[in-house]
Amino acid sequence: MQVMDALGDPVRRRLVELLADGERSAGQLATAVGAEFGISQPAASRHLRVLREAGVVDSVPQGAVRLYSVRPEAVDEVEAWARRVRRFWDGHLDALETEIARGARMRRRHDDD
Amino acid sequence: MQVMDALGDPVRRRLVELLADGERSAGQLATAVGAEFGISQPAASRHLRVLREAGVVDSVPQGAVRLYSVRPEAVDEVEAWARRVRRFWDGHLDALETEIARGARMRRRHDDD
DNA sequence: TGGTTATATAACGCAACAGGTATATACGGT
DNA sequence: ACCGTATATACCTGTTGCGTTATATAACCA
Repeated sequence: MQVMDALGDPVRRRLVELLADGERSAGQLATAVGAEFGISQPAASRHLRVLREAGVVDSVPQGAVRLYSVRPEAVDEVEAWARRVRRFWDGHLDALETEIARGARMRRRHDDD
Repeated sequence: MQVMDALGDPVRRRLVELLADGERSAGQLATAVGAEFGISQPAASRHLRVLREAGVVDSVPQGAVRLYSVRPEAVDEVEAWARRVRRFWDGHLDALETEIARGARMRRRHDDD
């Protein structure tokens, strides 16, 4: 999953979080993460490129500015992955499970869900 | 979020996926990802260490074997992050939003959820 | 206790990555 | 056309990270 690969970086995650509030220009984003992480405009620009190439964000030239936005499908992918891993706890524990596994899980589980 | 940092790697994500089916020994995991990614036992072991230190997995010595399992909280964190980014589309688009932003979003959105 | 299996660590090389400065490119205004 | 702003790219460098082989540590078994 290209998406999660790209999101394995604090700066890039922050960029996506900023975009969660709506579209922002590359400049606004660069300023924001620049301030928070102390990185330069080119550095921010390259993070945006990574996100773009991973399909996490979209960008549209708007005059002299370039507007970035999050691609909903990307967020869905992340959520779907988490859910896929999570399915385990949501009941349906068929075959494969060993007694030991079950026992340990019982020992561990008394919260969540 | 330490968790997503650790998950920014295909091998580690695969390990977590394998653990989604229940607990597995370090050996089983090493064999599996070893076969799939062509990496050695020590390599797998180090990936497990990263996951452990990031709080993504737990490990318990079970005799000569060490059993690994996914920590539900870690998966929750991922899901929560995705949801947090996602909140944007689920209605509530107050201020900040420009007409342009709204337009672009409309253009883009016709699927999801 | 000696051997075997399971897992982790050590030491090291190499490739990928992120960051910086300098610069190119594109657009808008005047 | 020219200048200033916005954004991206080039190029170089330092660091990080992953992989490998060799080895240590620990448990189980005969």
